[in-house]
Amino acid sequence: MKKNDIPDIIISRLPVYLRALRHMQAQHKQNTSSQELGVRVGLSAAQIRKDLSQFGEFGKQGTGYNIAFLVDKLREILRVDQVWDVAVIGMGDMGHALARYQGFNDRGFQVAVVFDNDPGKVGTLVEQFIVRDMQEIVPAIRKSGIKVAMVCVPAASAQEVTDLLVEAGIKAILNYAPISLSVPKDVHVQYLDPSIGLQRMTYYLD
Amino acid sequence: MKKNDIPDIIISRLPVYLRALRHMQAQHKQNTSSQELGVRVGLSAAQIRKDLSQFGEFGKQGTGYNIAFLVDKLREILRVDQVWDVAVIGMGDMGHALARYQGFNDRGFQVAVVFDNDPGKVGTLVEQFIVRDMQEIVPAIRKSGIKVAMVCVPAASAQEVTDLLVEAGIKAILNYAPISLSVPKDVHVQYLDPSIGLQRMTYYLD
DNA sequence: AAGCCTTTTTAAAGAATTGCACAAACCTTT
DNA sequence: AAAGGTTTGTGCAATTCTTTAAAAAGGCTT
Repeated sequence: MKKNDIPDIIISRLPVYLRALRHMQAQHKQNTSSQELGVRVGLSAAQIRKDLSQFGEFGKQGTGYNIAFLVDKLREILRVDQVWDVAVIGMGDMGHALARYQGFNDRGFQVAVVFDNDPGKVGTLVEQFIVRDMQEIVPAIRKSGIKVAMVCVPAASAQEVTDLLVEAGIKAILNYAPISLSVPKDVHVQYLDPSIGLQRMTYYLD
Repeated sequence: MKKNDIPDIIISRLPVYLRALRHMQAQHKQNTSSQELGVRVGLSAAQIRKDLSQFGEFGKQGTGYNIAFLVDKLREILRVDQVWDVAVIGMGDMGHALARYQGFNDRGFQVAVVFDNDPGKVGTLVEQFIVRDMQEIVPAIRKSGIKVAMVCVPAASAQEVTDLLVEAGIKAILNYAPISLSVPKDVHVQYLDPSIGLQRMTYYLD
């Protein structure tokens, strides 16, 4: 039900609100307003109020929002009040960087297992993770119950790897490979191709 | 003029079309249709036709689109028919990965200069780049005329670095730091925080 | 060259999203 | 306890975005 009621575009903004609120929290702020939050994230106050009001009445007239309370609510809505195990596929520079990344701490994720198909890498240690053979992906992920993966393999093998991940029961993929992936409709993909990001800006440069 | 005529959301899809078309090109395909392209990128044929028709009549009825021609047009529209020099700020794992990344080749970008503030890194070689001192950012970038930068520093220093980049004349920032940046309105920012990407998907997982 | 199939282009309709503006509610001050 | 200053939540209007549908155009077959 809720999955259809709330527009995707609203869901996509909530993590940004959450990030800004945690930032305020780190500065020991207690309360904020849609106005202030809007300035921080670059959106209108009205939009933020409307977005939040989809999920309940979290604010108080005259006062605004209690940051700690709103953080809890957003974490709950986004289901990051738990820690999701994540598989990293591909131990090139990018996979390596993600395996070592500390930024998932406190944001609902932790790398649990990493894979590569290079015999020279399989069995070696990256951070605290033993690199596992890509051959084992399907049984290993299936057994672990992991639902979230990050794809950091070359474009040429990304679809192939994705097919294995889908077979293994993965439902959310963060894709660093520069290619559009084809997945069943119950599998979600977010794209982080840096060239796409850059190409979205050059149009506007004089 | 054109900057206001065409909605941002259309511009943001063009790089995805371009990527898919180049993929087809690599497979030696000559022609395609909005239908076929739609399947590849996961959008409706009508939307793709409408998006493309904003810029001219690129297709031929009954036949579809000539891939090489459309690629040229899109590269021209997006202004990636040239190579943009890019500055990378922060030589941690992510900055390192980007400095070595081969995926910018043929997509309109090349890393031209890299910076870090760690005295232990300044002067060392990362790939073919000598790491320059962050102290020199403003004069070095200003002198080079570089307009595009990638920010790979910790969240705590990202705004500070961004302010320097703006002062140096940077107009497009690809931000890997997990924080919303505040910039003048003639400066464009694209965000690539992996946690945000993941948090946009967990909502939908049962 | 007529007929049929395909596919683009585009205008109009429909859907989704955003912005506006105000009542209601809360706090603070006097 | 009243008045004044804030700020939320929300119905409605405005805008933006997407889909539909049909006309036009090209290619292929017979």
